[in-house]
Amino acid sequence: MKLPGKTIERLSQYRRILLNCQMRGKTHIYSHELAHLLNITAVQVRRDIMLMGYSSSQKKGYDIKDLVHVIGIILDPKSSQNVAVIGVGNLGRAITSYFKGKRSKLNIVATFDNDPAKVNTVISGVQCYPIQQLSEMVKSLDISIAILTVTPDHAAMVAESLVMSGIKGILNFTSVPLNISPHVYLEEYDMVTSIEKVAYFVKKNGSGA
Amino acid sequence: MKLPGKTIERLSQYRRILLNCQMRGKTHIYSHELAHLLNITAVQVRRDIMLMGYSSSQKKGYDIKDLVHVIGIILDPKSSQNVAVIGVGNLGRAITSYFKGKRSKLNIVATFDNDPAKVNTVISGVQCYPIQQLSEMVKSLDISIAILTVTPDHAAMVAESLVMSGIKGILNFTSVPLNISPHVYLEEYDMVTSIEKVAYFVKKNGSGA
DNA sequence: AATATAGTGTTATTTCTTTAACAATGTTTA
DNA sequence: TAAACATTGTTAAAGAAATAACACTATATT
Repeated sequence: MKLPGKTIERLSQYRRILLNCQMRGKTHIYSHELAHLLNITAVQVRRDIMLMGYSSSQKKGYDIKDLVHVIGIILDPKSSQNVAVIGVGNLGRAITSYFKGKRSKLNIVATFDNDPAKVNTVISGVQCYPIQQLSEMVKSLDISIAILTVTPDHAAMVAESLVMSGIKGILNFTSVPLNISPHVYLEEYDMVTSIEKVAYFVKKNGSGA
Repeated sequence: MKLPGKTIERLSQYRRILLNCQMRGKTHIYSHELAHLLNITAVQVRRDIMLMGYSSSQKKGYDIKDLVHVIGIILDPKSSQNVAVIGVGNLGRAITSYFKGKRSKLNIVATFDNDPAKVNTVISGVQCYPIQQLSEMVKSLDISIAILTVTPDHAAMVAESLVMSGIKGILNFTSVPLNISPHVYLEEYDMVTSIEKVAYFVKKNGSGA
């Protein structure tokens, strides 16, 4: 089964919303309710659910427990996957502390930094290793995903080292576009770009200026 | 002129790359060079440049100085726009310190938090105000863009308060999808979703499992 | 029980984005 | 100078994503 990237993104968000509803005692949800919570259309919700191959069998909305389960089958790896955060600046810390414990099948098992003052510290229960041990630890801890939050000048080098070590996917938060083997899945996100995009569209509507 | 959102995102990235090249003494650049640096195709670069309405007049590549200038005309507001970061956690600090001074026309002029210990501290030269003064300061400092990095439980309330205060755009980093007036431009980004997406596509290629 | 209602599942259409194709043009080389 | 080449600008086609249209069905209503 091969789902579109955009659908995958939404599945992740559906699940968060659904877990939240579940915690508040809700057991069923209509497509339009879920849509409203995410600012999207009910059709899109139903279509995504269809693409997963799930059917509700009820006219009283989707069973939340079922949906969460099915999304899990799609999104979650069969066995746990280990994740590392490279670069323990503010962003690295934010991600580590925010993500830690959120997903049972995705574990942040290590952070890395080149600052001796940070090495061997523990953030949200995750230990920081010296960047020199990156390759070694990726292999020994069986880390398959890396989140890159180092400074721009180190980005390319660290990425290369990650690829060499056999990493499977990289989420790159540095401002440096990476040029790596197509066998490694790469997702890039740039905050400055997002801010500039907002500024652009604000300007367009712009009562201002 | 109305450019596609994806083109806007790339313009922001072109500019960063171009400034970088410029700093290293380069004066001209071919479409395929720029493309390579961003892992995209040369056609896309040329098409984006065409959409901006710019022509190179030369066969020795684009004049970098010109390109940077033209991108600035598209992306930058005519007069400076003021930006606020709401929520001074690790993420808020990361964004503030990272962005401060990067763009002359986009200034982070204030941060806000509800923790008294953080109020009145200064991060990268930006002062932190109590969240209670949000509305007041948005107006008095003429803040048009807000970057939301508060905890999930405060997100909706703060967003509403921002909209009330006349904010023009919000970049939402909380995990809570916002449901606000369509007159306010809203851009959302969720790190957990990105990580799950990487995990999904890693799994697909997966030699592992 | 027949009818109306409200929700789902699916196909078709439209819209947006990327990629391909190619004409036009300046540059280099023989 | 003429031929080959490389690069740009633009139009056309393909692909991906969102939206609309609508058939179907369980539930509620009279």
